[in-house]
Amino acid sequence: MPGQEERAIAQVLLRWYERHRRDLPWRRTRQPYSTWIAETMLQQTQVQTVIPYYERFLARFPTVCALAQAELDEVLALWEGLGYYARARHLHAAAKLICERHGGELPATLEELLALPGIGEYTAGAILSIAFGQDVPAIDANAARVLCRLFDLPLDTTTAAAKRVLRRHAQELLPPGRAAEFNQALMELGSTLCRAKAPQCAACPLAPFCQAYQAGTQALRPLPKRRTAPPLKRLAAAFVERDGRLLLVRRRPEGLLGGLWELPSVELASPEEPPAEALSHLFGGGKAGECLAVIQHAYSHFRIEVAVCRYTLEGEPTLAGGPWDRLRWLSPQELASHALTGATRKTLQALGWPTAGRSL
DNA sequence: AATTCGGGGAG
DNA sequence: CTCCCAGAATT
Repeated sequence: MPGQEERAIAQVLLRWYERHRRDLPWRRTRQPYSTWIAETMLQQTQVQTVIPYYERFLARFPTVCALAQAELDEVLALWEGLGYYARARHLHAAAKLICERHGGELPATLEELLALPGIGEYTAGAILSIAFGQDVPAIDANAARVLCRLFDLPLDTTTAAAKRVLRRHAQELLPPGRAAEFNQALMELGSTLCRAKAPQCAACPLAPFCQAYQAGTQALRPLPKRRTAPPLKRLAAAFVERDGRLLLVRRRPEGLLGGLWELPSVELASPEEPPAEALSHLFGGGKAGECLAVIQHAYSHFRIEVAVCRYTLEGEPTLAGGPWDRLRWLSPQELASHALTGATRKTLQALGWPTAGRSL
């Protein structure tokens, strides 16, 4: 049951929707069949594209059983140009099932709808709320974006975890008995004002409630969808202590992390190469001790996993061709005044080396 | 969890 | 050119 704040948000949103809702063909009826067709056509497809297809389709197939009795070729012909042709095949197959098993009427439960080909979480929610008046959320990409901004949620809305969070928030906001209008209002707001780029917050009725707008983060919500997993680099780093000081090297000013200080490290030739062996190549001498920690760190385009090993050296080390231009032995106090890489800062913290620098 | 499936429109 | 759009099925 919504609290006071939630009720206020829903009320403002519904009032805005009454005044600004676009007059779309599928909004002139709430019959389950036409709702189903419209929602299916609208999957990943913009409103203006769908309108003529929707009208032709409903004129030719006015009922579930009319669709069920048609040849697939004719259904596909009416779909030509809309894309995602599996939608048409699924629609046709589901119509046959509905005509045979449900007497030509769409089922009114989530479980039965999800069992039909081409109907997933969103479409089932849309049919249940719009055609059957049930208090169920229907969250498409537009509604998800609105919710992310309203509650300032740093989520990638395509993940399963994000979908759970968003459904909980939507259910919380949903005014009982008015899910049809509420769900469409959320989507309408997302497609007109709360757009992905350049949201028009000045004109938005929810701006007074919008946590992202208050924080100025609306352009950062939702988070961009993650592409293929960034590659993982495995590194070995040397933890070389001498007289209470730690050996640090400075990365050359040009290039990645230029000018920052870090533990001497080297990329493993293969995941199987022992870190100690890689480090001996780095220094050309000395002796590796135990592994003190394994640190994970992520950059924008790759991740690293660093095996940090104790290491002992005779005399002064040399920088054998690494990407560095300086070398220093630093006390904990001196460390605090040097700019360290994130992975190095993380390593020192994990090992309990006292530094006054920022922790990550 | 990541890919695939189409095509159109905006910037 | 890239990103985005009333997602679902498959691997």
